Amino acid sequence: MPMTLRHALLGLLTERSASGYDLLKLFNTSLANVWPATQSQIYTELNRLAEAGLITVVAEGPRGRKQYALTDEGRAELRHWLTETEPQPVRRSEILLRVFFLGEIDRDQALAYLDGLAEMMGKEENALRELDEAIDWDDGNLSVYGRIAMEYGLRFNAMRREWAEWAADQIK
Amino acid sequence: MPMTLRHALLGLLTERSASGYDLLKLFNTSLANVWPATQSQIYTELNRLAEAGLITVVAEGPRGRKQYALTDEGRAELRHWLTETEPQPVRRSEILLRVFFLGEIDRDQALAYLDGLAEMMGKEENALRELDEAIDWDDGNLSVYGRIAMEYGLRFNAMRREWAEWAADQIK
DNA sequence: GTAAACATGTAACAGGTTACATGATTGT
DNA sequence: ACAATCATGTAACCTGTTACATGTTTAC
Repeated sequence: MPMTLRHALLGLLTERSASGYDLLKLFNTSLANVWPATQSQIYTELNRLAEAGLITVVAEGPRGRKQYALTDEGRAELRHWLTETEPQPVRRSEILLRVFFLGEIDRDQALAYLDGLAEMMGKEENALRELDEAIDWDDGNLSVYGRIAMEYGLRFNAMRREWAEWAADQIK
Repeated sequence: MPMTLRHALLGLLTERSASGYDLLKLFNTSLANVWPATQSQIYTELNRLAEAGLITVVAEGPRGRKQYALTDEGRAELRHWLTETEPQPVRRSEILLRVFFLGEIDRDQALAYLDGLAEMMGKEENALRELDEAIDWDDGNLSVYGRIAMEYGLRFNAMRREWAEWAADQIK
C-alpha cells in the first residue's frame, strides 16, 4: 500500500517513455479499474521520482512537456517491489459494511439495497465484457497478463452479482 | 466513502451503547474484514459525533470511561445513509495492479507470485470457514445479515483462489 | 479568432496510520 | 508489588481528492 502509485508509474514507464499527461491518460484508461490516480497526484509523484533518480527527463517538448523514462534504478525498484514485497489486500468495503446494518431499516428497503447491488454489478459485468471483446488480445507478454487481469474482473463481478441475487432471495 | 467511519460507529451503536474502548474491540473483531479502524481514529470521531449531536454520553465509569448511545438524530443519519446514498465501490487493488506488470519479471517469478496469491486466498478461505462454523447463527435479524456478509467472504475468497490457480495455469 | 486539447503546478482539506503520552483499575 | 487490561487523547506524517492557477499549441 505505501508507495503504490510510485510503482504504478514505474510500471507504466517500462513499456515506453511518456509525459505526465500521457501517464494521466493511461491511468484513466487501462488502470482506471485497478489503481485510479488524479492529475495532481501524478505530477507531484513524477517530480519526486525524478528527484529520487528512478526516472529521468529524456526529452522536452512544446508547452513545457517533459518526457520521462525509467532509469536502471527505477527498473530495479519496480522488480524489487514485484518480487520482494507483499501486496496488501484490500480490507475496506463500504458495500459490505452496509449489509451489517440492514437490520436497522425495513425489509423492503434492505431488499431494494440488495437489488440495487445486483443491478450495479450486472452493469459492470456487461461493461467489462464489452471492453473484453473490443480489445485485441493478440500482442505478446503484455496481453497475457492483461487478459488475466480482465478475467479477474469478469469473475469478480459475476460472483458479486450472484451473491447479491442470492442475498435478496434469502430475505424474501 | 466520505464519512464512512462515522456511519460504522453509528451502526454499531444501534445495538447497544458502548465506550470508545468497546467500539475499538468491535472494530477489531466483527468489523475487521469490512472496515478496520484504529484507536486514534475512533476516539477522535466519537468526539466529533458527540459534538454534532449524533451520539451522547449516557454514563461515565471508572478510568474516564464514557458510555455513548445513539441519539434520534444519529439514528436518522444512519438510516439516511443506508437508504438515500450510494455505496462507493472499491476501485484500488494492489494485487491486481501487480498482475499488469508481471511481464517485467521472469516467468517463474511471476508464477511464484500467482501461486503465492492462491495460497494466501486459500488460507483466508479456511480461516473464514472456521469462523463461520464457530459462530452461533441463531439470533435474530442481526445474524441474517451477518450470515449474508459471511457468505460474501466465502464466495469472494473461493473466487480469488480459483482465479489465481487458473492464472498460474495460463502461464505454465 | 476561438475552442479544444495539451501540459504542468500548487494549495487546502479529508481520511487514515503510527507513535507518543498519560493514567486508573483489576487480578495475582 | 506488579503486570495486564482498561481507557482516552494528541501530534506527525502519508496518501488521496478537489479546486485553483497558468499558459501553449493545434484544428477549424
